[in-house]
Amino acid sequence: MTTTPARRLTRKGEQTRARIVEAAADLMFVRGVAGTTLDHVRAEAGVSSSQIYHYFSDKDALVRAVVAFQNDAIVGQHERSFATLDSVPALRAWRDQIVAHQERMQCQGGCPIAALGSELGELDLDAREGVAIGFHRWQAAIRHGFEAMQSRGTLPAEVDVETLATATLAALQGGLLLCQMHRSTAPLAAALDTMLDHVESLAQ
Amino acid sequence: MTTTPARRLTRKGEQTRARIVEAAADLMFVRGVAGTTLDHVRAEAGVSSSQIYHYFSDKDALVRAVVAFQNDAIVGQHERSFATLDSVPALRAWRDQIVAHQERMQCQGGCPIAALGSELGELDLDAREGVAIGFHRWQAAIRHGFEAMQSRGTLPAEVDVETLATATLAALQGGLLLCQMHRSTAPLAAALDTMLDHVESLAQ
DNA sequence: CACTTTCTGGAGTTGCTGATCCATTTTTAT
DNA sequence: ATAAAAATGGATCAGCAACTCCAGAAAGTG
Repeated sequence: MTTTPARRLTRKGEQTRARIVEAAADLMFVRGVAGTTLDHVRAEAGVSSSQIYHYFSDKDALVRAVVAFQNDAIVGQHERSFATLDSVPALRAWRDQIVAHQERMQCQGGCPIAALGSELGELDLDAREGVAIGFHRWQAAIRHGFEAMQSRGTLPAEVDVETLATATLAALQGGLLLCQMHRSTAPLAAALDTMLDHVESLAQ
Repeated sequence: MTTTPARRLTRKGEQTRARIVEAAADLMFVRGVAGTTLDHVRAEAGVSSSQIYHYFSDKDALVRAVVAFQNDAIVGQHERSFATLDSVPALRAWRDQIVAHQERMQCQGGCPIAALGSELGELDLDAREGVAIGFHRWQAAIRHGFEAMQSRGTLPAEVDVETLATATLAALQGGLLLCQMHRSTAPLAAALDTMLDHVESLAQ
């Protein structure tokens, strides 16, 4: 993932740049990357066309910024959640929160990071690596939760928390995809419940 | 999912139509739907531009045909696999087959159906419904395998095979996504292994 | 206050892509 | 055989979207 060339930004410039990234993130979540034109972004962010090119060399650079933005937004949130997640009931509450959120969203859009990764996976190397970084952070956050359970003695020390965390993230992502396609939270709930049942069975 | 208007096709016409759909499916798997132009399809299928519009009213109609094609190709294959899958070792073999296939593909592309669904989910209602149909067939195929295990007494009758099959498909899809993003089969193996461990723990 | 750098507005331009049209050939049906 | 329907070739069009350019305003810097 190539970083944006260091560029001196004034406070106003930072705000404008942030406004562009947020607008692009929102639009790309709903309409996809290819379905979002820079003119849409221009209108949504309330900027002029040249401003976008002042802050980003091209559309790909903007997409990279959007990936980083969503990583911080989504994964950051889960990192905060898992900082205190160290018991099975807490995991069940985490599951409820996710299902409730999808319910509110009417099962639309799925996971913003997965959507970006899936659309750009084979087209934009930088974007794919950015998404991989996000997923890695996400998996680590979940793993920390399981490690906390091991520290408290809730989970046996011999459990492979690395594998378990990866499987949990996979269940979440697969569940979100089925949720989006079927416009129902049932498959998401099934995926997470089954995974947490498994964790609970290990926790005896 | 709206069906293609019944149209009288000669044998030659059917072949040409099939050639177009296959070429489009291949290209869209690699470059995505938006990244695949009808001119790419034209060249790959070795047809003239008017032929595409002779068989499909527009690009969306072609995409719908591609979704149906991938449903038959991918899900059809898994349906055949699960027709004889009625034990935990058989499930492990199924897992090995999937992991080996991704290894051969160098973890590129992920699941073709999921890729279509993810890109078109919020943009093309018909495409989303087509993908949902494919996932439903897929889940049913897996469920039939679990039901066969129940018939043989391998799996207790009180196990909710509906939920278990959905969770298994979710684990597969989530695993494939992580596999594609990380360019490694490890997360796919972790997701499937954990799910099959769970099935085995129920199978005692 | 000078002077540089950053930021902004908006009118182009260029290339591509989905879609159309029509003439011609091939196949089917009576 | 002959008319009708289907299939094909290829030129062309129209719109759109990424990107460019330049002039001028605002903001920092010494």
